Amino acid sequence: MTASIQAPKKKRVRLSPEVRKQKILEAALLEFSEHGFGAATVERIAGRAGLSKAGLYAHFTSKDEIFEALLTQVLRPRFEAEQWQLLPGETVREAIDRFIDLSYENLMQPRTIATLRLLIGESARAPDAIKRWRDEVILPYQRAQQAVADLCVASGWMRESALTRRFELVGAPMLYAALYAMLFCEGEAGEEVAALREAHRQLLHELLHNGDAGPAAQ
Amino acid sequence: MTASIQAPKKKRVRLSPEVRKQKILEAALLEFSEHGFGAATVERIAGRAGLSKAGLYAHFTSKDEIFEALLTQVLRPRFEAEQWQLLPGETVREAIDRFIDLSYENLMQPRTIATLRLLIGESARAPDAIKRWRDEVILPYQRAQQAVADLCVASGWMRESALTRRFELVGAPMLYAALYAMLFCEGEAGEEVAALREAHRQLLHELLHNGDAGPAAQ
Amino acid sequence: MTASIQAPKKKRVRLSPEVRKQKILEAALLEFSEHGFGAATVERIAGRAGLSKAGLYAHFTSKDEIFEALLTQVLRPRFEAEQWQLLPGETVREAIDRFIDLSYENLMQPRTIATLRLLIGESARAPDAIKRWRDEVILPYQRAQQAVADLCVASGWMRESALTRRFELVGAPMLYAALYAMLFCEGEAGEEVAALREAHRQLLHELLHNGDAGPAAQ
Amino acid sequence: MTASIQAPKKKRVRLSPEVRKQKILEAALLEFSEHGFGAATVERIAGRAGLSKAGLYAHFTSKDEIFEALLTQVLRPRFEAEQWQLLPGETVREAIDRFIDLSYENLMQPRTIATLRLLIGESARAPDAIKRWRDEVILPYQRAQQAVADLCVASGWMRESALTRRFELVGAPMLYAALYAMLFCEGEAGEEVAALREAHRQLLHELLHNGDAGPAAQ
DNA sequence: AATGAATGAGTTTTCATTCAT
DNA sequence: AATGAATGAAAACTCATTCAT
Repeated sequence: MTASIQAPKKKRVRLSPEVRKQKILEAALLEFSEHGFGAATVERIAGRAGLSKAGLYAHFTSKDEIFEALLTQVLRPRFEAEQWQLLPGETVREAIDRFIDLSYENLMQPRTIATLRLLIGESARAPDAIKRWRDEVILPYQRAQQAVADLCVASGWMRESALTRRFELVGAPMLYAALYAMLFCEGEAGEEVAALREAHRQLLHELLHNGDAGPAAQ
Repeated sequence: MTASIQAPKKKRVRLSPEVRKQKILEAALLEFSEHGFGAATVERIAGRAGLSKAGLYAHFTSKDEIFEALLTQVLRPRFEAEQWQLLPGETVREAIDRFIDLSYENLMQPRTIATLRLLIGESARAPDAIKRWRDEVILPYQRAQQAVADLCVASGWMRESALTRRFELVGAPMLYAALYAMLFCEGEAGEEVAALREAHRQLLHELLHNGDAGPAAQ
Repeated sequence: MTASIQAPKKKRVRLSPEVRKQKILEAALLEFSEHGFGAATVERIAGRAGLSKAGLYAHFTSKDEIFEALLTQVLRPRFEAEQWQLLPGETVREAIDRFIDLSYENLMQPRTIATLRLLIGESARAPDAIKRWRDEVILPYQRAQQAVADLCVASGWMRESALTRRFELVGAPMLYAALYAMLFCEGEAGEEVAALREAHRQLLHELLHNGDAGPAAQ
Repeated sequence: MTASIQAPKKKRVRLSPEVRKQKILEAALLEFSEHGFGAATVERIAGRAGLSKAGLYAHFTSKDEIFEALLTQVLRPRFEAEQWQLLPGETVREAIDRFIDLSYENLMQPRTIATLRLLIGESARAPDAIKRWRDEVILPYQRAQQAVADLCVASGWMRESALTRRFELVGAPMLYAALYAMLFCEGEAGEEVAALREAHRQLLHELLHNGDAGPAAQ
C-alpha cells in the first residue's frame, strides 16, 4: 500500500531494443503530433516510452533521428486492405460499402489522425520524405484505384462521371472529415465524422451506381 | 571602417503601433506556419517584422500573446464573397463557376494555406479558439450554404442528392486540394490543384445540374 | 467624469529641473529601499516620479547616477536637532526625554527607515560613500555626544558608568528598534517600537540619573 | 593545446543532491547578501557552487526557490547555546560573560552578518517568512530569556531595572554592533565591534550585578 | 540497457539606455 | 523638458545531449 502511493519511482525495466524502440516511436508520434517537433521534448517522449532521457539516447542518437525513424515507419505503405477493388462476385454497392468502412476505420484512428497532423504541421521539416511518400505510396495507390475505376466503367459496372475521370476524388469527403478530426480533436468531432461518413457513402452510391444496368444487365 | 564597408546597422525605423503590430502578425504567421509555434523564435519574427527582439516586446508581452493575437485576427469571418448563392438572373451553372473560382482563389492563397497548416499543427495549443471559430464562423457559414441549397432544391433549380442533403460536402474536394497544398508546399502542388479544381467544377455541374429542367423549364 | 475614469494618460507636466530632480530622488529612495538597487527599475522610479523613463534621463544620465545622487543627499548630516546636549536650565531628566523624543521621531520616520534599509542592503555597492559618511557624519556626531557626556559626568550631572565611558551606546536600544522596523515593515512593528522607546527612556533615566545629587547638590 | 596551457575545462564533478544543494545554498547566501536578490545572478551562484547554470536548475527550479530554500534553512532556530541562563553553581557575572562571549561569537560570524544583511535588504520580498521567523524563533527566545531574568530578579540574583523589566534589551548593544558590521563590511568594523563588546559586558555587569548581595549573601 | 547529474547552446524575457519628434 | 518607439546587453530558464556509474 505504501509502495503504490509513495513510490512512483519506476524500477529499471529492461526491454529488448526492438520493443523499446517501438515504444519510443509510438511515444514520439503522440508527442510530436501534440506539440509539434519544435515544442516536443525528448524528456517527455522518454517518459511516455517508460524510460529516462539518457536511456532513450541508447536507442536513438538524436531527436532528429527519432523524427526520421518515425517518418519512415509511418510513411510506409499500408493500403492493401483499403484498396478500392471489386472482389469476385461482389456488386459495386458492396464494394463501395467495403471501401467506406475500411477506409474510415483506418483513417479515423487516433494514430492515423496524429500522423496526418504531424505531417502537415511539420511539412516544412521533411519535404523530401513527404515527396517520396507521395511518389512511392500515394500516387501508385491512386493510379491503382484509377485503373480499377476505369475497368469498372469500361465494363459498365460504374457510371462514367467527373468522379470516375479523376477517381482520387473518391476519398475527398473522407479527407475533409479527417481535417475535421485534426482540428477539433478529442472526440468532439466524432458525430460529425459519422454523419459525413454516411453522406459520403450515399454520395458514392448515387454517383457510381449505374442505374439498374451493369454487366449483369447485359 | 567607413560606412561603405561595414554598415549594416539598420537605421532605427519608427512606425505607429498599429502598423508595426500588423507587420509583426504578418511575420508571425509566416514564422509559425513554417516552423510551428514551438520551433518559431521571437527573434526571427522580430527580424521579419523589421525590428529588434526587444522592440517586439514593446508591442506584445509574450510569444503566446502574439500567437493569440494572430489567431484572433486570422480566425475572423471573411466569407461573404465566397458565400454560395444564386445571384438574380444567374443560372446554377454560373453560380457553381463563381463559387469554384472565388473559393479556390481564396483558399489557395499562400497566406490561407499557411493559416490552415498552422491551425492543424497547433490545434492542441488553442483548442478553445478553434472551437469558437468553428461555432461562430464555420458553422454559420455552412448553415447559410445549406439554406441556399435547400431553397435551390425546393425551387427545382438543383437536383436533390446526397450532396444537397449535406451540402457542406460541396467544398470537400477543395479542402482535399488544400490538404495537398499544405503537404507538398512550394508550388509543386500547383498543377495538381488546378486539375482538382476543374474536376471539382465538373463534378458539381454534373451533380447539381437539374438535367435541362429547372424553373426555366416550367 | 469620463476623463477621470478612462484617461489615466497623464498630460505632459513640465516642472523645473530642481523640483523634478527632487521628486525623482524621493521616488528612487522608495524604489531602491523596497526592491534593492538591482531589482529596482528605472521605469518604476520614473513612474513614481510622475514622468516617463526617457524623461527621467533628461535629469540623470544613469541609474547609477541616481543612486549616487540619492546617497549624497541622504547621507548629508542632519543631526543638529537630535544632538545630545543640556540646554541652559535643563535637568538631565529633561535632556534625556528630549533626546529620546527627538531621536525616535526622526529615526522612526518611514523615510529614515527606508534609507537605513537601503544602506544596509546595498552596503557592498557604495562602501566608500558609506565610509565617508561614517567618518564625516557619524563619528563627529558621536564625538560631540561623548564630549557632552564627559562634561556632564565631570560636573556631576550624570553618574559615571560603562555607558558614559562609551556614550555611543546611548542610542543602541533605538537602533535595535530601528532594526525591528526595518525587518517587520508596515506598521506591525509600531507597538513594539513604542514599548522599546519607553523602556529605553527608563533605562537612561536609571543609568544616568545621579541619585538626588547633581551640581546643584554640591 | 596541451593541458598545461589552456585547459580550464573543469572536469564534471558529480555530487549527491544533498551535498550539491547545500553548496548551492551556501553560494546563494554569499551572492544574495553581496548583491541583493535582484542583482544576484544565477550564473554566479552556480559558479560559486561549482557547477553550471543548467546544472543548478536540476536542483532548484527557479531563483525564487533558491531564495526560499535559503530562508528556510537560515531562519531555523539555532539559539540553544546562546540562551541566557544560570548554570548550576555559576554566578551572574559568569553567566553574563558566557552570554556575551557566545552571543558575539555567533552573531559576528560573517555568515550570520550576511544573513542579517540579506534579511534586511530583502525584507519586502519575503515578509511572511520573516514574520514566521519572528513568531516561531525570535519571540520564544525572548520569552525564555525574560523568564530566566524574572527568576534571577525574584531570587535576588539580579538587580531589578528597566532592563530586567524588558529583558530583550539585553542584546541591544550587540545588535548595534551587528549593524555596524553590516554597514562597514570587511573587517574594518572589527575593532569597533570588539570595543563595543567589552563596553556591553561592563554595562551588563554594572546593570545586573546586585551589589555584593545575592542569594548567597542572605 | 539504463540512469542521475551535468553541461553548452540556445530561447524567452527584461531592462538600462538612446533616438527622433 | 518630455515622450513613445527602438535597441543591445544581459539574465532567467530550457533542452538536446553527454558522462560516469
